[in-house]
Amino acid sequence: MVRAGLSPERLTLAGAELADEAGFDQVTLSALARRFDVKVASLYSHLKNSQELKTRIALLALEELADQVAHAVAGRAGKDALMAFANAYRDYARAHPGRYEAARFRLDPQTAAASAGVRHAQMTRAILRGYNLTEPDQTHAVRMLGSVFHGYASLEAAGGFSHTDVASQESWVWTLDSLDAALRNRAAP
Amino acid sequence: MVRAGLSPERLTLAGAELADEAGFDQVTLSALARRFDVKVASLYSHLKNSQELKTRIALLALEELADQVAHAVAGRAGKDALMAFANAYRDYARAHPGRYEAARFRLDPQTAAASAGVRHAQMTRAILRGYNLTEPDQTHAVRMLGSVFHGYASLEAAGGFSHTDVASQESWVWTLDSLDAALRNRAAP
DNA sequence: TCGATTTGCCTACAGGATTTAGGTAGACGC
DNA sequence: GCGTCTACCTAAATCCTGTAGGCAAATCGA
Repeated sequence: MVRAGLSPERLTLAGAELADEAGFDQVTLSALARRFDVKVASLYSHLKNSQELKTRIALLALEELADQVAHAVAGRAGKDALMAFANAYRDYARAHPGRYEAARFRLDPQTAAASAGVRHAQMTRAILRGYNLTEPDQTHAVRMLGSVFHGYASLEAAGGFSHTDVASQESWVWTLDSLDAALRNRAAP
Repeated sequence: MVRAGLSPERLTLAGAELADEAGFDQVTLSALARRFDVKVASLYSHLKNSQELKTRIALLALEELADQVAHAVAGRAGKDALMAFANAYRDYARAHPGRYEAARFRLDPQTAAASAGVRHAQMTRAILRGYNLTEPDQTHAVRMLGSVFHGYASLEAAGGFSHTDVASQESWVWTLDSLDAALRNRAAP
């Protein structure tokens, strides 16, 4: 019997790849076992259950996404930072649709609090510094930006923007321009 | 043997209720059969498969949502119409989380083209008439509004806005005010 | 009203996913 | 080299989907 060399990390990574290829809801322990040419029950030595697998993939995706965004906004400010953030976000969602879906997986509060989701919120607040907003406007803005970024990525992934001739890229830039203008309008005097 | 009086319509409605109670992914033919105290196989006389059930629930949700929005915007224009549209949308998502999830279910192109999703797009364009946008700005605006509405509803449903003291309602109004200002800024001269 | 047909719900079964219990053999410490 | 640990195994229960074929209630035509 040759050992397959499984580990929670390898399983999580393979699960993330599977998600990108086939969709997050196709990520099952059965499919993963098939991919490693191993019996399903063997995976339970490494993962408590399929819920844990999904949670781990979600955490991986949140980390990766936060890393990409952090790298993109480094050294930028104002509208420049906003665009970099938004583009990094959308690019990740397009390059890794399954992982992006996973990043929206409902985590229990403690797990969420310990996840890279926290960094997302911090980075969003960071780029808003360039807009000079006071509370509670800053919180409102965090929510608005999060809604637009997620909503756009989500609708685009669902194919919602492929019906007309207007390129999605143009709508994206237009939307970000509008957001920038709206935020500048909100700046504290 | 007493007949249960099933029909595609009754099953769809019960499925929608089940979705609101337990989540769209908990909508299974098994659960539905249990609810009607009937064997699972019996449902296949009324529905081709579970995919058809989900599709029908999605179509129902799209219809309901379009009806609510249509009712809300009737007789309104400009910012007034925008707010009515947005509030009807968010209210539906909050009142019927499972149905709202269903409304985002991926439909095949023909089904989507024949669904109430078309009315949604039309109504969005209708409220934008008050902002005097020319193409392709109008298309960009449709996409931006769709992103914000869906993104906000989605993040709110996921509990993303319950961490701080700032009320979600206030952020919502703030966001809509910002959108209104942004759109007015885009008006053709 | 009675017979024929349709149809609504049934049993039986096969396939696949999740999860648990318990066994065996390779890896590793002493 | 021996004992222990652990990675992977078989077996089995439970649940969901989907198909095939059967029986009886509803319905329709004469």
